[in-house]
Amino acid sequence: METEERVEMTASEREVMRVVWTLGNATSKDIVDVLEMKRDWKPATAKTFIGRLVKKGILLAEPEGNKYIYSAAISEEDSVKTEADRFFEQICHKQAGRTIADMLAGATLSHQDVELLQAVLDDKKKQAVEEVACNCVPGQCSCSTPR
Amino acid sequence: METEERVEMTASEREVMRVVWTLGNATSKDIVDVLEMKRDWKPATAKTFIGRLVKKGILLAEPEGNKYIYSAAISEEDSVKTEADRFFEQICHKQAGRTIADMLAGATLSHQDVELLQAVLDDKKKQAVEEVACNCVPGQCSCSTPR
DNA sequence: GAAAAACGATTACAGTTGTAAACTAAAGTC
DNA sequence: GACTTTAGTTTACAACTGTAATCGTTTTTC
Repeated sequence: METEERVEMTASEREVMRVVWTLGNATSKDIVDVLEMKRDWKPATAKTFIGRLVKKGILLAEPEGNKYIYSAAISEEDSVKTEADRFFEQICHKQAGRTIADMLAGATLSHQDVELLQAVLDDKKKQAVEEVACNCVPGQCSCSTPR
Repeated sequence: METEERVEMTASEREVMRVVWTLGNATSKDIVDVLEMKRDWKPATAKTFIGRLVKKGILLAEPEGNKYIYSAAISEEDSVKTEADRFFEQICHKQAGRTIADMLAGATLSHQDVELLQAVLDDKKKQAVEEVACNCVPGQCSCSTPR
């Protein structure tokens, strides 16, 4: 397997990617228009982020006449998963369950979502452990500091 | 209610806070030691982050002799929740369920976690909607672009 | 075909972040 | 009490970010 290193993206860059993910193929105008609307960005601002994303290899630029047609080099799903991983790396594994429960409690879900979640949870039930192992260094988590 | 504006914290600053959250009260030495170990930071580096956190009001510094005893101005739970909110703001509400399911699938859970999650999910079942409303601007989400 | 519009590339520039050395003052050590 | 260690403060400095103006070319549009 290749060492696919994690693609880092800032929140602003993600705004650009969301347009591209949505449209599949986008021109700079598509991107500029959406973000001028949503974020009140000047065209030059959106262009800066487009340029940075292309340089990072996250956004692909296919020449089309004298313009470019932009498309995403990574899927939104993968990107969101990477972001979620980054999030969970910042907390103790022991807290993951409780944290996901909080997220769940705060989300609006459809019947379909609930079904999917129930299925995943049923599966987890089978694999549940007695106690989740703490992955923190001493001093960064109370697990290892028994009261 | 007061306009409690969201406290921003970088990943490095969070490393410092984790030590403080764990110990409750910490000296700079406690913090320096843990992070020299975990992140190989020079003492000066940890001190920089301590200083920035105090300036931001996230870390409280109580004078104790000629030193300070540091403590957290916000709880880890609240901080994690804020971080989770920030995360979900970056994706369409419609994707929240599926995303949480992915997180769930990737987590290691204890029987207790599973129980808690089941309880929350049961509650969600009662409130599940037919279809979650999309919260995106046109062009940033396929929901509004009916095939 | 001249003027205007559009697009990408270059440059700008302040604020944030990561990483740390240097400096200062107090505290502990022989 | 002189010397060393420790804690906090100041300064440094490059990379990354957000926000954009400007410049150089094409492409449209009268």
